Amino acid sequence: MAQESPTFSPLYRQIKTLIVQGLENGEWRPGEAIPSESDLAVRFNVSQGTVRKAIDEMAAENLVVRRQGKGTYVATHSDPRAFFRFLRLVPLSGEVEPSISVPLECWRAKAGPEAAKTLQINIGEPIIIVRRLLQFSGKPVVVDEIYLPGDVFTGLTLDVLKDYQGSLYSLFESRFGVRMIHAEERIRAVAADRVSADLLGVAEGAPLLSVERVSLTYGDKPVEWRRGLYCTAEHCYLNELS
Amino acid sequence: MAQESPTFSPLYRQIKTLIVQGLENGEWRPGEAIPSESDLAVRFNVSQGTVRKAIDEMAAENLVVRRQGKGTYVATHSDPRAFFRFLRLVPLSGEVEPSISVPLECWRAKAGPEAAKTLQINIGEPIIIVRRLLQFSGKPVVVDEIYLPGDVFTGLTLDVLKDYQGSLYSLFESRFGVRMIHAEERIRAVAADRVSADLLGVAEGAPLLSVERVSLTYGDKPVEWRRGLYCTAEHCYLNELS
DNA sequence: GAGTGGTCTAGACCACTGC
DNA sequence: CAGTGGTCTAGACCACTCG
Repeated sequence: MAQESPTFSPLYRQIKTLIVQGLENGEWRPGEAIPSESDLAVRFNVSQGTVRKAIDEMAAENLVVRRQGKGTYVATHSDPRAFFRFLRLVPLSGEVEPSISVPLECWRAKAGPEAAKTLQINIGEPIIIVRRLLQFSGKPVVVDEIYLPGDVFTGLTLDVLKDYQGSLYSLFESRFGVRMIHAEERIRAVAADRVSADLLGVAEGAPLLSVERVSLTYGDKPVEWRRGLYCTAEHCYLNELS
Repeated sequence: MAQESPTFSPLYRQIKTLIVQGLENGEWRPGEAIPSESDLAVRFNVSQGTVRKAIDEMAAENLVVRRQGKGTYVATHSDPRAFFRFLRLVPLSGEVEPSISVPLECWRAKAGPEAAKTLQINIGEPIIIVRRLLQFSGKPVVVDEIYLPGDVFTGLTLDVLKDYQGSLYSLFESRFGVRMIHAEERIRAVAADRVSADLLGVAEGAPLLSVERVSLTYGDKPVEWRRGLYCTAEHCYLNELS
């Protein structure tokens, strides 16, 4: 017999979708607590265990953070613990150190075929391009070129970038309401071009890590495309396989 | 008041430990099914829900694979689905293609300070070093140098490697009972040395990805240290961030 | 239809936090 | 102490696989 319920979705997943919608709609903002499991159970008219399973999945996806005895909180990029979730660069030896972002340029352009395809917008639609440097203990280690859809990031200027203290994603979250929740990186080794070599203080042609990232927000909608060149003379990209 | 139970471990985690021990001891072998949840519940004298939660964690850690309606199976590197779990190399364009391992050398040596530290053995203990090439559609893309603790892999020779069809980890699992369940990779960009350049068919000094991996088995015991040089002219290292 | 994993419930109790 | 997440149980029922 044919499959009876091709679109079967368990109750806890429907509940999860509802709670995620609450996050999307801003019903609960980053850093805030969502209602308790029993409150949500009453609200959605299901058992507490079902709400729990929904939140379990959300916690596994880093959408939300549980704190025993306190509550469940909406994940935020302002949380220092989230800093190294997307930047997997660690020193070859020594302690993990915080990075400083140095914005270089910020200009507007129209999306070319590649940017349009990656950001899932139409060719010719406005985009914003940011170039910035990442420094560890004063030394430049990464140069990033970041492509953003212009309609979402209206008002983003070099001055805004320079004024902000904290990570880029933290700015995107608090200023533009855009939360990166997932990303895919493609890593290659390339030879440093003249400009990047100068910025990173290495010889032209030196090997660099090219890290191309597409960041997604709710519903797997792409909202950032960036290409970083990482100098791995004193740092390395750390990845856990499991 | 001071914390009352610093070593508190929930029941389901104790059950999990017991089941994992069954895997370690070979009570259930890779590819086989473990007993049903209700059987295990009876055996350990807990409720089925508690067994379920234990297995949930094991499934999340890829120790075990659930198949609805059939049972729960011990994960195996022979399963094609596990092939790309540790090799995150995909073509820049086109379909994912299977890789072929070409063993080049296999010799015995004594562990130096670095190998000893990484493999957590004593300096001077026997190790085995393997060099091999990885080819995609006939072209060499990766050259690996692999360090293994000699006492675990006794009997490993170049002929054994050449005779075996399938992945290295599949061989380690079936021939030596060693299961890699976790790994950590450190990625850098380096310039190709003369030998590697020749093997990979690139110019000396061409940028290559250096991927250093430590693989761990049960109890986070390191059992493999390898360094791979990846040519990323037509492939890239793909990584999901979440 | 029997057996397995997957879902859902209701209720009890434990561990942690903060007032 | 009240409120929150975390654990554990027992039982019912659903979805899937296979003989």
